[in-house]
Amino acid sequence: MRDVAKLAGVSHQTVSRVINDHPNVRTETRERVLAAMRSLNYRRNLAARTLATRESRTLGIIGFETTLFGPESMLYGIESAARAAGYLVSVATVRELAHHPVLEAVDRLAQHDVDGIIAIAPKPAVTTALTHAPAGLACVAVGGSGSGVEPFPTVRVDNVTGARLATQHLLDLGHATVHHAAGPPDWPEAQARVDGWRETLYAAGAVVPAISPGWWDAAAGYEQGRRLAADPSVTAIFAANDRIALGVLRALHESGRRVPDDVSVVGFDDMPDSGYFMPPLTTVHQDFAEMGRRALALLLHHMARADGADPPPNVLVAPDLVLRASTAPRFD
Amino acid sequence: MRDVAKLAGVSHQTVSRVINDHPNVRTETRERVLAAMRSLNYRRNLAARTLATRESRTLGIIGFETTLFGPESMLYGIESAARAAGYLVSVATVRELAHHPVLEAVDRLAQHDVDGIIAIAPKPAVTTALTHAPAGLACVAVGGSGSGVEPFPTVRVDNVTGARLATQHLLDLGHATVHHAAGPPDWPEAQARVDGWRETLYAAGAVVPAISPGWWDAAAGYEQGRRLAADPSVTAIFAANDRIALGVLRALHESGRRVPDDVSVVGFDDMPDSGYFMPPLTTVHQDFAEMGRRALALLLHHMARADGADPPPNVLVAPDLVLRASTAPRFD
DNA sequence: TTCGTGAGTGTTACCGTTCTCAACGTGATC
DNA sequence: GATCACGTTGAGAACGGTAACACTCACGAA
Repeated sequence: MRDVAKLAGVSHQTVSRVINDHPNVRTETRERVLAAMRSLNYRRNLAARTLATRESRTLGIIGFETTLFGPESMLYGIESAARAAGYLVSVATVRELAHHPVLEAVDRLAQHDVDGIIAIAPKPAVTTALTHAPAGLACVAVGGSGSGVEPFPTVRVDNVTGARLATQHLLDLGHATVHHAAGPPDWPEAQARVDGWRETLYAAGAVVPAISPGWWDAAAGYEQGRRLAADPSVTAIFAANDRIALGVLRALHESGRRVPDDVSVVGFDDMPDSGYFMPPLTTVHQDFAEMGRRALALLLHHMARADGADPPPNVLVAPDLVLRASTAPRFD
Repeated sequence: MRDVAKLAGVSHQTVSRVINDHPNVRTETRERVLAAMRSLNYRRNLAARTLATRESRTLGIIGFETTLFGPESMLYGIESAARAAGYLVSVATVRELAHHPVLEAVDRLAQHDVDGIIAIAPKPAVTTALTHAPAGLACVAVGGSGSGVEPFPTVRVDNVTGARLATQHLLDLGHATVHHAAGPPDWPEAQARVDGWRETLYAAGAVVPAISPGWWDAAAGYEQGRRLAADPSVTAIFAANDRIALGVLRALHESGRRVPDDVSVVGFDDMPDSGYFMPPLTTVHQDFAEMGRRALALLLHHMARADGADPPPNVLVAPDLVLRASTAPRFD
């Protein structure tokens, strides 16, 4: 910077003003400085800037160290939006969604002076850990099923509505009731899907079948599917996500139950290839990239008014049903 | 830091020595400093450290802004290894695998003083762009099918061997020849799989069927599958990846060709749920997380000996065949 | 004429580290 | 007993920016 100043015949401060688009610089001077910067191929040193301003133009993301579809796709939504806003994105992953590992991740990001944090927070442990983040560090939680009283903004998909959509769709097709291949019971999102499903059945006066705990992958779905396939009265299944649905589909196939002729199946997520399952899966679509963008917008807004006393907004993203070929009417 | 020094009754320099594990500090002094640090809850300011040392303890990753399975999983391998080595990971994604966007990403990372870059480089444009990175910035490319003369280390899976494994497996089962549902022709990895496939057929004296250009997803696989299903002589198909295989599977099913009874199918990647396709997919497994770790190790090594005149290592990871239920013997 | 005002610019201090080098024991060596 | 090496410590100057403030000048109002 000193060299640029010398070459342009101005003080380093004027150079600083130019790079920061300060208004009070004569056009002619600005041009001279810009020319000097170009000819010296000058790039501002962000570390020095960070040191002086305590602002790094870097955002932190806390993710879960497992290849779950949702979180992955959100990363890209966040990153591209962050780039547009002039921020770089750093990621810290946690091996386990527990208090301590998350705190550690926050600490690591804080040491690197991130200006704000977006946490993929599917379990409450993450959210509570986040409340212990250093004061003044803006946080946004995305995912999970918040209590509504978080001290920071959240973005979530409306899982209850999504589950309701799926269940009602099956009911409308004439199924007496709908069985559920659930996710892990200690994940609020899985629980919210159970709730939406149960409520809908209850409202329709349908029997509410028992559920058993699962996980998010096809292996778990397969187990659930075997259990359900063993029961000849099962004609409709709502799976907690598409991967589970894949396992269910296979279990049904193995026991000779045709989909959708004998049993209808609905998933959740609308993963890229679920339209090519056998049969193509009817599912509840959620736009993860969009959620990432929303989270980022919220974070930037939160950072801008750090002392904002207004209650933190809780964005609820509406999912919608994608009709494909895994569901069919039932006439009994 | 000044406060810590004052509390411990030493100079700031001694505090610095303590945090950097400098040997020449009396044990008693060190203890006193550590105690002071603890009681003041001191954290070193990394921005200041970066400014002084030109070392940020941050690594950059250049990724492709699309949810392809491979790159995703690598990120986690890289991140957790980086964390263990005391580095934070920043990501810069590119919307398009072309020269200019990649250079822009490099620039963005360089501005933030990353100590090194790992680029997910499935296409040569990324690699060549990388050669224009600022001198002294260590780079590692992972993926693609390098020319072998890159000025920096690379990590790649041995696609040719993988394809050979798949093709030979089908040949060994008694199939007269093997058809290929190819990926995008301008991706070296897809091309290498074509090469391995073709070589194997050639070596076995089998007919080499024509291929048509595709993409990496199930939709493209479905198209390929329809084309292949129309030809009654097709009894074995090697798909360039698992998602393509999924589409192929469905196309075959739709045209009444049973898998594996009528047609055998092999995939590539071993995605998490491919064991639950219908039927469970025999595929070529590659360990993306491990590749990420290897890439990181290479990068750290490369950074340590920045002036290393020794030729950059090109790590080739061996894939292996996972046998499941989508292939069967053929007796003609 | 005098003064205030605001645009344009420069001066100096400061952000929190590490680096360089000098200084101060202390014990071993001659 | 002087010298020397070495372990231990401290003082001051970087590192490359930004913030705060002072200064100059031109212009319009009193």
